[in-house]
Amino acid sequence: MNESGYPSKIFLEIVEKIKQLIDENHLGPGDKIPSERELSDRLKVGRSSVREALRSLELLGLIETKRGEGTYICDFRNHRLVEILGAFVLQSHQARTDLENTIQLIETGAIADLIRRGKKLPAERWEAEEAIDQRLFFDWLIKNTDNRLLLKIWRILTEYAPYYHRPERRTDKAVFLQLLSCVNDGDEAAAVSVYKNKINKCHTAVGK
Amino acid sequence: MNESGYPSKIFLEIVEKIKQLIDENHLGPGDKIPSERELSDRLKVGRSSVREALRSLELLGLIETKRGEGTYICDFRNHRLVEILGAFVLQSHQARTDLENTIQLIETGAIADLIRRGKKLPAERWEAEEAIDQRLFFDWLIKNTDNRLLLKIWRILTEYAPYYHRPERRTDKAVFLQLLSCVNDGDEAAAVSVYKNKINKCHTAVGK
DNA sequence: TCAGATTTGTCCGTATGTATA
DNA sequence: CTATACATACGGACAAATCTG
Repeated sequence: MNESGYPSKIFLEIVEKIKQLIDENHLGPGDKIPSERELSDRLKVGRSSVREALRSLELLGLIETKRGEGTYICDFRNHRLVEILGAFVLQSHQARTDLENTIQLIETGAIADLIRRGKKLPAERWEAEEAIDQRLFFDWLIKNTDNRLLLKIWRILTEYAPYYHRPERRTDKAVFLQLLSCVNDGDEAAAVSVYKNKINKCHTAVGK
Repeated sequence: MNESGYPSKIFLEIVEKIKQLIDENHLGPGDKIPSERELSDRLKVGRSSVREALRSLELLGLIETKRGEGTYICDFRNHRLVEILGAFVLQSHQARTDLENTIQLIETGAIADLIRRGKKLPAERWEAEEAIDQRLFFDWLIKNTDNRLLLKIWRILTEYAPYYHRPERRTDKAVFLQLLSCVNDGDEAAAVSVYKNKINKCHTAVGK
């Protein structure tokens, strides 16, 4: 059933065709793609096969289907690969220490990245707060790196980290403000030190 | 159609159910999952909906279906993901820079982690080599952190990075040995400097 | 070798909910 | 309100591949 290309499955070919269609017509987020029946007719395949292809892309967050309306292209940056993969890869047997170390690595990496790029972080938002939730804080901090992929990965990892699921687990406002101050001063060593010694002190022993 | 949970779409619920099924029965790569008709009966949904769910997972490379045999759980080394997301997501320039920055962050993070834990990296393996492949080198380096999750994430990410897919892209043995020497001396600043300036020089401008 | 059962692959028909003109 | 277009979901039918006895 396959002369040269790999995809001997109809629905994979349809995925390819849809990709081509998006390419050739320069379609972007929000644009509508042909209806299931039209694709079915144009490509000479059954509607079920078209649906299988569309569903696959929908699960990935690449398209969005609305009943009674049609199928639309999503912003590809909102793809759900990390979430899906996380759900299947991370599920159970994941070593806690690996998880915590990785989260820690991302957080320190994000801090370093912000500093090296000279990005300033306004502290106003947190000064008003009485108690600061660590997860909210780092979500905001990593969001400031403008790296959505990194943010996605961090979010899915912290989903699975029990450490981050205790309610109100950290409230010491001063430490966070100190961290921000180091970042804004461009002092990477100090920032990492504050992070290691004050914020995630309990984790530093884990590595060994 | 939706009492409490979000997924008001049947095929998404089926994806969830399949995930649960894998979890609860401790199924792993190579194991078989129930046939489409059995799932259809057990979950009280149409076979078409089951197929939509299975296809979505198949596109992701999480399962594999063989005509006349059945459906099996895959190992995640099957890279169908690369082609799919590579084609869609990486069309965006922002997505590419996010990817490169994230890989870079993990690599520098791994280096820092090794140094902080005082881990020594034997250079013998690489001294014998004439040309060093960067991907193999960092695979080995990250493996030395003993963080398998981090390694897994890094591997998936580099699968997507075109940067890592040029054959024999980097051959300067001296630079890698210099990096190892810094790591073994425990000089984090020097190690990061070597990494940034010598190995991934072309990427440092990307952040801004 | 052969026959029958099982399973996926593909398509079709039908009914229904929803949005739009 | 009606008609049309679209997605949602179900189930039937047959083909093709595989396995079993």
